[in-house]
Amino acid sequence: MDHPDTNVRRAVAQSRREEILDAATELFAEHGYTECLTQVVAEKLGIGKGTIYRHFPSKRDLFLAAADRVMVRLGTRIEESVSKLQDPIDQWCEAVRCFLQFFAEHPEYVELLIQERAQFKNRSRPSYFEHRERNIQRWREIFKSLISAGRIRDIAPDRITDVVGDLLYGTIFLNYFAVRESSPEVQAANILDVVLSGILSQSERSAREHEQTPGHSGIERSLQAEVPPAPILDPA
Amino acid sequence: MDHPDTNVRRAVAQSRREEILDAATELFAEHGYTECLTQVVAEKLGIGKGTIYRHFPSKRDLFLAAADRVMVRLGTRIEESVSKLQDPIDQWCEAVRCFLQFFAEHPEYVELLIQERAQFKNRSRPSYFEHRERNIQRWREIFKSLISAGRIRDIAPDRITDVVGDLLYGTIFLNYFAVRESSPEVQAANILDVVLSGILSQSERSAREHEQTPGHSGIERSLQAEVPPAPILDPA
Amino acid sequence: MDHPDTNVRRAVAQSRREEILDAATELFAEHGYTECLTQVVAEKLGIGKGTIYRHFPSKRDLFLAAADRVMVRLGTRIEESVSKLQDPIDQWCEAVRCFLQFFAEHPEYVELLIQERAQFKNRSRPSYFEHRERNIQRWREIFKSLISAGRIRDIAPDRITDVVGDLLYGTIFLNYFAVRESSPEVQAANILDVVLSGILSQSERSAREHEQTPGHSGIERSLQAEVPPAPILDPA
Amino acid sequence: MDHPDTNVRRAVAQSRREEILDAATELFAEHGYTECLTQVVAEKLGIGKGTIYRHFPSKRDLFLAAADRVMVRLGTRIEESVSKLQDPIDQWCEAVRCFLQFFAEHPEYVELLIQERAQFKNRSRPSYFEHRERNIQRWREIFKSLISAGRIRDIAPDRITDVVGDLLYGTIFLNYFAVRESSPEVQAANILDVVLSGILSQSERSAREHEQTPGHSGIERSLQAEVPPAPILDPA
DNA sequence: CATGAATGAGTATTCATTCAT
DNA sequence: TATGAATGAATACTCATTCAT
Repeated sequence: MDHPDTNVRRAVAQSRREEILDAATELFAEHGYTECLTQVVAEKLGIGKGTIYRHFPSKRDLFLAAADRVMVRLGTRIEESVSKLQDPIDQWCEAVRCFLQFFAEHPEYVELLIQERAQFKNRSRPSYFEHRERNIQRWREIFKSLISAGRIRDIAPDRITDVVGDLLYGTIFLNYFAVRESSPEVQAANILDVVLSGILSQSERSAREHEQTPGHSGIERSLQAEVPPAPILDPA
Repeated sequence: MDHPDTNVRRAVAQSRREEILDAATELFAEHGYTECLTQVVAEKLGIGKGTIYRHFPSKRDLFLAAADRVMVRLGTRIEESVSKLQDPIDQWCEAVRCFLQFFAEHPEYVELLIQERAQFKNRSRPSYFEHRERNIQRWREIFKSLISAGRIRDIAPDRITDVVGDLLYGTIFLNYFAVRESSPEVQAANILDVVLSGILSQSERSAREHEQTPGHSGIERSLQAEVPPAPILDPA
Repeated sequence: MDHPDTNVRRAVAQSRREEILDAATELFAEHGYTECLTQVVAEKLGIGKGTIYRHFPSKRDLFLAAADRVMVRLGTRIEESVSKLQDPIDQWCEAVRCFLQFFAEHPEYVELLIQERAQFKNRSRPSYFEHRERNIQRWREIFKSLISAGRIRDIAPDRITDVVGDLLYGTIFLNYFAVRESSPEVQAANILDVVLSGILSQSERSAREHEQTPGHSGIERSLQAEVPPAPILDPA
Repeated sequence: MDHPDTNVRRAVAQSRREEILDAATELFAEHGYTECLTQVVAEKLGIGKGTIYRHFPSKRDLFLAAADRVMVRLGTRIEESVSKLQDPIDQWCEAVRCFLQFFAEHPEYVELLIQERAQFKNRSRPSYFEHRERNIQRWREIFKSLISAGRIRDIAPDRITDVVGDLLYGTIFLNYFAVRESSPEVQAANILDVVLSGILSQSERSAREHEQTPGHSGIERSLQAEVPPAPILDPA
């Protein structure tokens, strides 16, 4: 076993490391990777630049450690909340809520993920995807079972996880950019409502069940005339 | 009218400007904003650095012009396709397809949007949001009419546009990062299927119609035991 | 003899050359050599940059031609005024007045001389000194004769020309830098008064005629106590 | 008081700062402001470019600090010499000698003052004038007292200081440009002789005492014929 | 262990000059 | 002859990283 002093030293180092990551996370998010100077990180902590380099071999490593920590924390957070529930659909809904809640509480984490992508384009495994890979398979299994159980429509499970993953990813980014007023709870409810039930009315859905390609309704659609002309540009 | 020479000169300048933007778009996407040197852009075009500066006052302006051009092109593209259809739901489905198609054909445009956000965090109106603002209101009106017409469920129209916008935004980014195998057509079909019809089975949907909060099914859910335990981390 | 057309062309070229020098003189003086862009000179004249280069092989040559023209004009000006007078002392006094008048009317010429010295340190013959060399010898002869004639004290003539030359040079520069209120006529009168008659009173002058080194009065100087303590720094 | 280390560090920094100014002074004078590269200054000192920027925020500041230092040193030098003398005329003569001596020993300082004027035309207070302002008033008081005491002719004191200031300024510049053979002591003697006693002979001075404008003698001046015709250009 | 002075590779931008039209 | 689009050499300044103390 290690000498007790060694353990103490290790704990102190770990704690210092976390402090550095805290400051770095905030400043990288505030100024962006390039504009965030190591000098400023050191000043915020009241330590010397050299000390940072005793804990992280380079600015790049410091940044990536901060970004990775975000995803680890997200994982822990979701795990804690989800494990309290039994029903898989409930669990999944809770995971969606947690995910949105987490980034709503820490908008700077979103900035960190953007910076990671932009500055380290060629990093083999961006932390977001690293994290995603680790978890997606398990959710696919869940959806597969739910389909077998007849609780979810017969859609390829990976299609579901893709759509939902994309939706959540897009949501936190757009939340961050165009600060939106709705709370994460309301957002989660909206998303779950749409994804669970779809947006079509019962009648429209029935009408469509005899067509092949969604979105190509016949010209005979009765209500068409009452609808205003479509805008010409963005679908969203 | 201007002297003919002036018109010729203007046309030549405009064409040169477009050539520069073409090269810049490609190289900014390939190397990222910071790593893309003006020297390299000039070399790719076989012109001098100074010539670039005759057309754009700074590297920053060159980049932002390239990013803005992406969104203008997207707008034109969607406009052209959508205007051929009559039914509003068809139009909207077509817009979704176009959007995905556009970025699938030009993955480098996605990189440009990321770089814009990361490098120019504080730009008042990132081009993506500039574009979104211009179009979202019209889609909201459409959804409102469709709801009145009973073709879409009674959901607040801005909730629909938010969810769909987030979903599309997330999709193009995740497509870009984690190169996915499915074609934009298939992706569009998946997305439209989920958003139009939801993922719940008919029976689950009926069962839920008596509950308030989606995702909080009762413990008495019969099929629960057949479903495997939920993974602990990511909901997607 | 040349073809008439050639003469016309030559005259036009000469006139264009002068226009360019006019604009260049003003702009070099206003912005300094380095900050004065050839583009701006061309714009002021409403011509293309290339045209300037048809008349002057380089920016350097353009500048030096402008600087040289200043001294040629000064020479002409003094010559005209001086030749109207007969008495050599009158002529010299007139030359002093002319010199000051000239630079008072054209403060930008002073700037040109400064710029010439600063930017072309190693030019073999700065135009001011070129000009000075051409004329100093003649003034020395004059002073020599005036001394022989008993009208000027027996001081080495080149000492006189040095002192007066330095004084005039210093005057126009300090006039330019620290814009002073007195007119060139008054300044000339002051300078001539001091240089012709000295500043000592008759009594002090007599007292000093028995001493060797000017400025080392004996401790026995009677009025000394009434004079305030000397400032510690600048003699001027 | 500060921690000892802080004091030591401060002293080291001050000494390094002076070394940089020494090298910069020499090189700015040798090559001129524009041609003097920061890289070369660093090489001369055997240090990195970055170190220069740790002590001076920009090349401009480095230069201006060097120029200011010149005038501070001049002030100190004159103060030391002048304070040893009692008689005000002696003090003033000593100041003149010191001034000339100072710039004779450091011709590069003259170049620095020229560069300052040429490159930073619009600097609110060029160091030479800053220095002049600080001292001129005290010399004016001295001359005023000397006039009251009857030791100096009744000339407005500021006219004296202007003439002398201009003369000295012109002298150091012309010394620098047209390297002259006479020592600063001899130059000072010449200047003081002229300024204290004037150049006119006793007889000419008497003859002029009945005229108004110096330099406009009548045509009846007897010796005129013996004097050669005046040169046409420069009065100096 | 902690520090911060020293380093120097790296790059956007300018502008005198050229030359095809 | 006149033009002005194109050129590319030239250079101050930054900041991540090192290492002597």
